[in-house]
Amino acid sequence: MPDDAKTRLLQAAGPVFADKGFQAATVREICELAGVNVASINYYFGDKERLYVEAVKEARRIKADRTPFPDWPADVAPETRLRQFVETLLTRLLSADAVPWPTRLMMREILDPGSACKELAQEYFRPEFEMLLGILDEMLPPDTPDYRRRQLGFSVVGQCVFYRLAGGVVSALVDEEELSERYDAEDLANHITRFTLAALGRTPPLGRQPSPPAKLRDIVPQESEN
Amino acid sequence: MPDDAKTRLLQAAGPVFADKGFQAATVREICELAGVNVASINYYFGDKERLYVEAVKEARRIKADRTPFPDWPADVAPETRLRQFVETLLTRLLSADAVPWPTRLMMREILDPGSACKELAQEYFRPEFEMLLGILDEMLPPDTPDYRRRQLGFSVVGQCVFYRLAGGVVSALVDEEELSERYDAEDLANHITRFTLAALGRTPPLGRQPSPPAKLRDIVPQESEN
DNA sequence: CTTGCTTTAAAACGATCGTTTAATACAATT
DNA sequence: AATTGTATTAAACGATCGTTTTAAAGCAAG
Repeated sequence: MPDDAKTRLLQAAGPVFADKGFQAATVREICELAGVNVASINYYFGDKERLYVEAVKEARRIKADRTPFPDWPADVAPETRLRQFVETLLTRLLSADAVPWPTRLMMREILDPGSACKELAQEYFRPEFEMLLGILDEMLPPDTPDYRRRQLGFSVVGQCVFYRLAGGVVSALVDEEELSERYDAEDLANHITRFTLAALGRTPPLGRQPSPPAKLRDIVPQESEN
Repeated sequence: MPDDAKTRLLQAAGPVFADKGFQAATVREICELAGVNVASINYYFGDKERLYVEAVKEARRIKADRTPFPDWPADVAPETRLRQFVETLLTRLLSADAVPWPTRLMMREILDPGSACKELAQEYFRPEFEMLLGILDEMLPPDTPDYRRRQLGFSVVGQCVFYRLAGGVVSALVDEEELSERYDAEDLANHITRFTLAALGRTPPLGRQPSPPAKLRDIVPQESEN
């Protein structure tokens, strides 16, 4: 027999908590899904909340194992690394339909920080956020203040997590065929990377260059090449 | 002058639902806060869920009244309008500590679409999203496909809502003084607007200029790469 | 004052929650 | 074989949930 009752319980708890949240999830549903008695939760974990904490920790572990960030060789261009970082993050976030529950559970914990899981979420996100800042650093002027680097990192992350956190709104604002055609991880990674690189000046800007009726700007053509 | 029991109930329900969510909020707490009997909810609204729907609707109404988007005169530059749009959105989102509950309640509904409130949220957000797209349109090339305009709009909105949806993570990743100093609505609006305008080419790019252009990589074969 | 209707009040209902209890089955140790 | 400790079970416990019941209080109109 591969799994004992305790691990079966832990495996069953993750999806249920991810689906319904801590309050709405019931111990009876989890136990039934795990095929164990209702008393087992209290026997193995003490109470429902401790099981929840363990489930969040396991979600973190699973997500870190699956879709790990590549450790690039030192000579990879920052543009490429940014692109891969964004796509990895988006793949994690948008895989909710296929392999959902660890991501969903962690998202719940982010939005509604409960118990002692807030610091846990921090310790999980900080190293990856620092990795992103390291990538951006190579493209920023050396005198960029730290708070501005972080705000820039949040701009990148914010564009990504938006599609998960507010996915309901997105799918309500775009029709279904465009949604299935243009909003997978790869396309969104293309867009976000291009948007970010354009803001950093590593790529031609996305807007129209000439602003003919602009009277507030000088007409002197100081922009000349691209 | 003294509100009747029904409106007192509605006013009390909003903050409680916003704080605890639908499941965790109890009718007894709401009734005690409103100073009415527990049976009043069922008398006036039928059941708890119908009261919740009404609370969400009222939150939407309050939020639309407060902090409305300005209707600009026709000759205002799109840069200015974008800046004001972003700051208005951020002010709504980040006022959670001061005037919190309608925003918080709607955020809950976005993240965890319950009942028939999804379409309601859509009808609330669509016109304002279209307003944003109208602003961006003036700065985009005329041949920009529609799906790309929307993705760009989501990039702007995503940067903004991130600070509310993932505010717990943000406050865990930056120390307290930087948080209170650099993360108010005005500073964030500055950053996001600058970031977006730079991506569109309306503003000098944020990155370091002197560096081998990315295009060279495609032309000249670089040294060993995987 | 009575009538008819709306509103408020207290109490209890049935359901379900998380948790505990007490008894049993099993395996290893003495 | 007896004992010890762990694992598992069915059942019940107490608390709390949303909801319903029942009845009384308020109140305008006849």
